[in-house]
Amino acid sequence: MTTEDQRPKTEDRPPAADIARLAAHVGRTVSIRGWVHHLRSSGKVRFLVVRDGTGLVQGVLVKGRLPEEDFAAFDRLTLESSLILEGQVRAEARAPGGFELEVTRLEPLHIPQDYPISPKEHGVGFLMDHRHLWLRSPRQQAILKVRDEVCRACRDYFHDRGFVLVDTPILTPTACEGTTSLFETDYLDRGKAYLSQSGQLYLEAAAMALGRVYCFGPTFRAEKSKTRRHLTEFWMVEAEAAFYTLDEVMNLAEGLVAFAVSRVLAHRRPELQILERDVAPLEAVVPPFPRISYGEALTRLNEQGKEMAWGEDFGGDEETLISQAFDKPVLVHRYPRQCKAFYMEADPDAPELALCVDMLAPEGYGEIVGGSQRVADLDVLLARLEEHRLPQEPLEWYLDLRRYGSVPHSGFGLGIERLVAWLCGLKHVREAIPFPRLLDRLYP
RNA sequence: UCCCCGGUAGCUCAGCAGGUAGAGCGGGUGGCUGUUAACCACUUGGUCGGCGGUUCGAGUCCGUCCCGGGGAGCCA
Repeated sequence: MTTEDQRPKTEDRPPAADIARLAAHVGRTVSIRGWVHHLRSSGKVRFLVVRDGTGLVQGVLVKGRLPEEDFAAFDRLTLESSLILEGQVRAEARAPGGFELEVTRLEPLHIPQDYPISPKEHGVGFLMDHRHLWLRSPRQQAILKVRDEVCRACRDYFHDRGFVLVDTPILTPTACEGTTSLFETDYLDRGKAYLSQSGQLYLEAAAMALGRVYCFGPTFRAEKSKTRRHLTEFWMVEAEAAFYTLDEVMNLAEGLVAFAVSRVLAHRRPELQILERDVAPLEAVVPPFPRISYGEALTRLNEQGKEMAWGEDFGGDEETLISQAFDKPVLVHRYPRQCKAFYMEADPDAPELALCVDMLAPEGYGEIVGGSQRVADLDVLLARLEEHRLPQEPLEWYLDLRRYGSVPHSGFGLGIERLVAWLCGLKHVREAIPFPRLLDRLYP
């Protein structure tokens, strides 16, 4: 049993309060636990802005209204000092946020020297080197909260529609397709393993068990892509549904994106404001989204003076041009099979086309969704493997799905960072993930 | 892999035609009883990315390498 005076300081404190919920504590004395975001002094009146992850609040120290020792401690504080404040909450029009804390006690926990990030300007390289600290800035916090909302919206959307979450492996025995470069690693004494570039093939297997399934996890691409739209490690939510056709999967993807946008608008307005994101374009994102075929898209491009031959895939510039004609994401469907993956079903009305779809985000954010109806017939799939010069043996399990009760089925993948970057109005996807992995960046 | 731009103080940058390095911010000291990126005064601060070359003399010109940024290609 501890007696009154032996109890640690933290136990005789007033109740801890989240800064975001100070409105409920006006007139009461609370503890605020956080980090120094800003310091100002005007002699006998001193101000400090404290961050606790839920918000910012200004504390006011007036000489004589708190212990002299605590008042003096202010002078030792530096940016990002951790501390516990006690004080009375009051509404104050002059304070950012509308509330402030009349500080009656100040206990520094740790006082750093030379915190590298100042409120002034920094270059991208410097900030990326200090990503672990950069996350503390209001902007980065806002992005992380929007990302959280997007991820939860995805899970809710699928859960509400009877989709079962199925986790697909990250270590895989082979390349799903021979064309892309994969991260390779030693797998104990069994040779090489590769980091997954997609959960799709495994998800197809799960769809044959559970009907409607989705996965949500990291994917890895070792391509030497150096653009604002590429990461070597990024997160993808992928869905797969037995008996779904291309049209049904387009509806599903459209619904998902619309739902994620609406959830962010409903719950993350303050964060969008911090990011200075114009919400008007987002409010326009309600179904139905425009749908055009690859052929129509090509015609539009040629009309705009962009010479492109039939059969070529669109690059970043083409995607931007196509999407600029619409104020919502646009679904471009039925690309030539020659520029798409081996597992995509051919259009029965035009066998040179694939039953596939890309969703291009507005404002030049590029492809956010890629999906297709999958080849259901074993012989067709075997022929495709041959065309694409892919080995059959490592994919026998995948072929089994066509040997035992094969059904038409479709699915798509959505890139989380591209969606978050678009919603937040970011120039580069690297800010849409807490610790980006890029072509030339693995630290921190 | 290719193209373009850059590397100068802890950070963001300036530095003219080659003549021996500056500002703002930050840090430090002092002042200020309502500040909002506070303000005022003083002060601290540098292997000019590395190596080599041209030159009486190189942050500046040339070569080369390294690093960063932007873009292209690539990217089911």
